[in-house]
Amino acid sequence: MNNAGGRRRPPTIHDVAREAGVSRGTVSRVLNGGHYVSPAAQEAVNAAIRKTGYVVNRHARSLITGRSDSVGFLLTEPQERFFEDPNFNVLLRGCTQALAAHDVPLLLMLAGTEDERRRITRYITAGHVDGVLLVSSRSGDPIAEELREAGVPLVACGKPIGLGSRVSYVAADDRDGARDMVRHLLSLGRRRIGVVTGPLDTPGGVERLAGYKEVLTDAGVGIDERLVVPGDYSRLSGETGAERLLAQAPDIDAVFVASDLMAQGVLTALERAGRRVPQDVAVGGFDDSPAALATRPELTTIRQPWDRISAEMVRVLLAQIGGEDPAAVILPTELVKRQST
Amino acid sequence: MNNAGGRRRPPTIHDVAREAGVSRGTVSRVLNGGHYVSPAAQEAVNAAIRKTGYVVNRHARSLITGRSDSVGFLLTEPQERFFEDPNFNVLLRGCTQALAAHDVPLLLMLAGTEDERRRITRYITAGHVDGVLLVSSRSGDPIAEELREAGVPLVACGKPIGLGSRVSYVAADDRDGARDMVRHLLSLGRRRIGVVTGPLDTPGGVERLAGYKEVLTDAGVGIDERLVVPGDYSRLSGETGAERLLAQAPDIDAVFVASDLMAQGVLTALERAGRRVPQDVAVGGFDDSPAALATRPELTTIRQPWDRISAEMVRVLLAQIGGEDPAAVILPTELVKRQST
DNA sequence: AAGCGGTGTGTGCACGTTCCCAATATGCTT
DNA sequence: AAGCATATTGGGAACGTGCACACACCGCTT
Repeated sequence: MNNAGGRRRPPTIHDVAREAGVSRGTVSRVLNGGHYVSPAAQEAVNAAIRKTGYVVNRHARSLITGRSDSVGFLLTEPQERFFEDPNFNVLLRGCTQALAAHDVPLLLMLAGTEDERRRITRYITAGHVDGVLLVSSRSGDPIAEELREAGVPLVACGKPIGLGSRVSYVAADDRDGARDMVRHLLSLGRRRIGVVTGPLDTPGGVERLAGYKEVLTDAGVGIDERLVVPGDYSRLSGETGAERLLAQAPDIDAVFVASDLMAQGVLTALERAGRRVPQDVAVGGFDDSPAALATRPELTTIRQPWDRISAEMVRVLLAQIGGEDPAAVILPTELVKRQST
Repeated sequence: MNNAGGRRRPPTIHDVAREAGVSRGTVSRVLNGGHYVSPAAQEAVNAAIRKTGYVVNRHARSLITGRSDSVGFLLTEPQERFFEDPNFNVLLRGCTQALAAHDVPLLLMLAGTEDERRRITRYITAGHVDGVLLVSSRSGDPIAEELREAGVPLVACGKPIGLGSRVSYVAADDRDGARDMVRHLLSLGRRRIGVVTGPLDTPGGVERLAGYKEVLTDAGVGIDERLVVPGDYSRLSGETGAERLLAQAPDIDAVFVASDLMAQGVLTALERAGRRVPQDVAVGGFDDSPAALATRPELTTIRQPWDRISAEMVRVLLAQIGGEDPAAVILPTELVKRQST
């Protein structure tokens, strides 16, 4: 078996057929579901496959079927933010594993420069992948629109802004998660609840803010615009956001922060200002990233079901490749209570 | 051009040939280097390619050439650690981009379960990728050995333990980085320098410890085994490691920690014990991960050139696929001085 | 004038697979 | 007994490309 250095020619379907004493067609039928094959032939073919160590040549198969049996995982800008985001890693890992279970390889595609965008678009529209898992924060991402128009099966992570309705997506219920958190803060007796929002050109940022406003309005507390401060999910923007909040409304007794990373920054700023957490100011995050456990006090936050999100993305994409219609899936979040509230 | 919903049959090399008024062979020659093609024909073909929007069918090409023009990025266990490690993300991103510049897609392969290992090994040895970028911490990884025996071009990240010499690798100069850090601590007047090691079944862990011992021995300070405590690169192991260190040698005035993540834990433990950093105890990390900037005080650390590592891994792998011999590349590290020393 | 090396071009074949169709065998109905 | 639907099998064709080969042309030497 050992063949140090050189690679030998792998066995083909022809070798298997000869070994099993049947024709290529029969072997092919066994490989693809086993319909219209007698049990005896089936058994002989399987034995021959085991004996020869045959593995199907995907290139030859793709050439005739027109499918590639592979899927692209497309990350548009900004890559830095995503790669530093632990949730992104969970998502990438989950998608890879879910696809592996279906024997579908995942191609990682990073569209940073304009040159890369063009190359990737060409690659995809040329049919070298059957579908695309899309992670993008930009509203109305041009590459997504292009793929959609080309008829490439597409599943986005999070609700895409400004893309036609014919694109699938899987998202956590951001609005409901925000509602849960703000309700939780209200239940602790807090009434001056600030918010550091996410980027408002992303659906997540918009929805989380909407949930915040909804609950406060419904509870009769009302919205004080001095309590609303913009952020961009980065740690630093949390820090400056909290500083602004303290300046505009020194009497805050709670902050709902739209991401754990920003919440880290908020905690830093509060500590510097001499506010105790949670006694003086309660802090609620969003994401349940590992960062939430690294802070002191540990962060109360909203857990997004990233493992389920990745699994659903793969499921929806494979279904769409199989000819089904685009679908939208919204998954529930969960309040994780720790020490910061 | 718009073809809402359905995907049309892409143009083939035949279409281009007809459009340009030449034969398939001429188009193929233009595509692969353009040797033995007249300038006139070259121009006509390029125009036809632009007009038709032709993209080569990689499946058909692979079928005849035997190459796949794609590369696997293989991560063996433990996946959790790697995916949480920011350096891994930089590595993955760097490799993807470097490969993209060569128009080579990257397939992400995660070998977690035994089932996945088998599937991936089959996939690779069947020739569905031309080579593999390997990230593995395990000594004598069975999957790596199997690939090496099958003659698959292989480039490891970090020096692999117990693999034959016929495997390429790219690594930072761990030993020299450790030497730099310990010399730096000595230059600050510290003499009771503890160390929290990395896992000693990894070359990085071994080398960093070796650098530590080397400098202390050469400086005439000598090795006190109570100052050497094992860790596994995780934040928690840094915390417990520092506690053990404080118990075994309460008079330490510095700690060299073999990873930034562990250094985070060390800082936590020191703070709890009431030791000031850097006044009472100087702390040096390793990696220069984003974590190094998140600590208070910010961490002095050793920067590994991850961007160059990924670029070199890709370069060496492509060279090896092109027929060159395996190579080992060692890249220099850099001391980054911040507040913790 | 014939031969020669280099350049440029077209054509048949092969790569390994799936799909389609024909051919045969089997069982059941009329 | 003939007819028909169903199960099972084999073989030709096609997918789109690169490669080897044959051929034509040119300018130069012998």
